[in-house]
Amino acid sequence: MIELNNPVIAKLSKVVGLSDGDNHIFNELCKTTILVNSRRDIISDGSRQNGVYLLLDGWACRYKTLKDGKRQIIAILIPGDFCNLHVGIYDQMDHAVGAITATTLAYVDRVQFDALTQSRLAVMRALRWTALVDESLSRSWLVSLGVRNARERLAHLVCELRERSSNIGLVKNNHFPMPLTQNDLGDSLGLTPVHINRVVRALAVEQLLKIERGTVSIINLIELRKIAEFDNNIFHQSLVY
Amino acid sequence: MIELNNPVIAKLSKVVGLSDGDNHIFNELCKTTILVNSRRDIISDGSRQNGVYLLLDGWACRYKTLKDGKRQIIAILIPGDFCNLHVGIYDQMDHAVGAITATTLAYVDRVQFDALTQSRLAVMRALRWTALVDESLSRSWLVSLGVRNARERLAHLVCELRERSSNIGLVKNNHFPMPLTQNDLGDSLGLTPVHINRVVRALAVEQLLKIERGTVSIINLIELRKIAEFDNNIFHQSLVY
DNA sequence: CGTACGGTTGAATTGGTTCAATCGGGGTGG
DNA sequence: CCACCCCGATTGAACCAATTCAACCGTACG
Repeated sequence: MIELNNPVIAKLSKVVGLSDGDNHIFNELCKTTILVNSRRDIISDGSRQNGVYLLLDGWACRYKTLKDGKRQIIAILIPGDFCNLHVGIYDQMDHAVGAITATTLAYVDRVQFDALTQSRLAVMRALRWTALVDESLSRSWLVSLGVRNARERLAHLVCELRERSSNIGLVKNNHFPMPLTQNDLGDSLGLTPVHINRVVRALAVEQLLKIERGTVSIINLIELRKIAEFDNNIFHQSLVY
Repeated sequence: MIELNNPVIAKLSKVVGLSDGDNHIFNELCKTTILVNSRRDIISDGSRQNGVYLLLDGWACRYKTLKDGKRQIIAILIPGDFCNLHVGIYDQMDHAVGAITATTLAYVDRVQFDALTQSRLAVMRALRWTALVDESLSRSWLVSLGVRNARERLAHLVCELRERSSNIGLVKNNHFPMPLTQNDLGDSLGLTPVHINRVVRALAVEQLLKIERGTVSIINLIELRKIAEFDNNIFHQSLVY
């Protein structure tokens, strides 16, 4: 059971006002935890799910694989992200969720999940908000894959991951952990690992960022955001209510 | 005011059980209609919205434009699709919605929308379902842009549009209206209109499909689905409840 | 009857892939 | 403690799918 430093609370309270009572709900959700080894599926494609998984520690990704083995990563999941919030409307997965590093997850049965979350309006809204932000990120990935070149795509992804890591307190002095391999980056950005390598090197030479031993060092954020045409509005950190 | 052949009802009742009372709600939503000319924005990027738009007639698209003018279409909207279901959680658009043809839209103020839809559980679930299917489609677009070649992308898009058109009763003898220009197709699939042209021609020569004067004729659906690795599960037509 | 827009085609170019080889470091077994 | 191994990163060279540039066609429409 995790009570302190719950990453969901960190992430959500940044934008949505949460009372102690709301926080209590999120801590209740994290009572049962599960460990998954790195490079294993947390939820496999096509499976039917009866509960909600919430990532508490480690990195994961949503992905789909084609018959010929080509894999497209659809989203990167970091602590505080839900793996399958749609449970309850439909249950069959249209994609897989895989652990990138070893991960710790909270698991809550669907019925219990609904009972807990529906008891508080702020919690329901917070969940709806995260789901909508995920959609927004998905749209920005589409733009990257559709109209940005390799350099711009990588810059955009790094800006996104930096911002999200920052929201859960994982950015220190412009460094943050980023356990994706160049192969993972390729599968995320629709590029080959070979080309990812060349772009990473080029960005390092240009003194924009460095990636080494699983950590990213941002050297020139301003310029990176310019290259990526990065717009913070995709995170929707100003709300209506 | 539109009462008969409401496309939202056609689309939703295909999967979600809707009573007469539920249908009544959807018809209420369509009381106020708005016309938008072709190639005009229905909702512009960055704008703040206070009501929900529902496409009743014509085609539209979600899109984002980069500073250099490159446009990425994020989703195609056909009758029965909502333009901005997220209103109420956040209001500022992170993308635009543009009319492709002349369109008829229903407009409902946010407060009224919530009042109407929240009165019936089936309606709320149906709305949540469409939102989740939209997300699923967005994921399948991401896969297309990431790992499919031009031929596969086009085949996939055509299969998707055929299925969705079919759900609102617009497919007749393997023909359906499809008012996207080759430029629109390019902006949807992350390809140039020139290359779209070549691929369209090639698929016609191979007796797979024909596109002429705004209608698609599917000649060999089986083969098209094979090329695209098209999986009907992305529509989530089997539900939990 | 001109004009504008969408579709069509050819030729040259290019961003990214493919294939192949090498490097380097962390973990493991003897 | 060291040799080995494996995985991920790195680099070069040849290749190709899609782009770019440019011209031309057909037709709908004011």
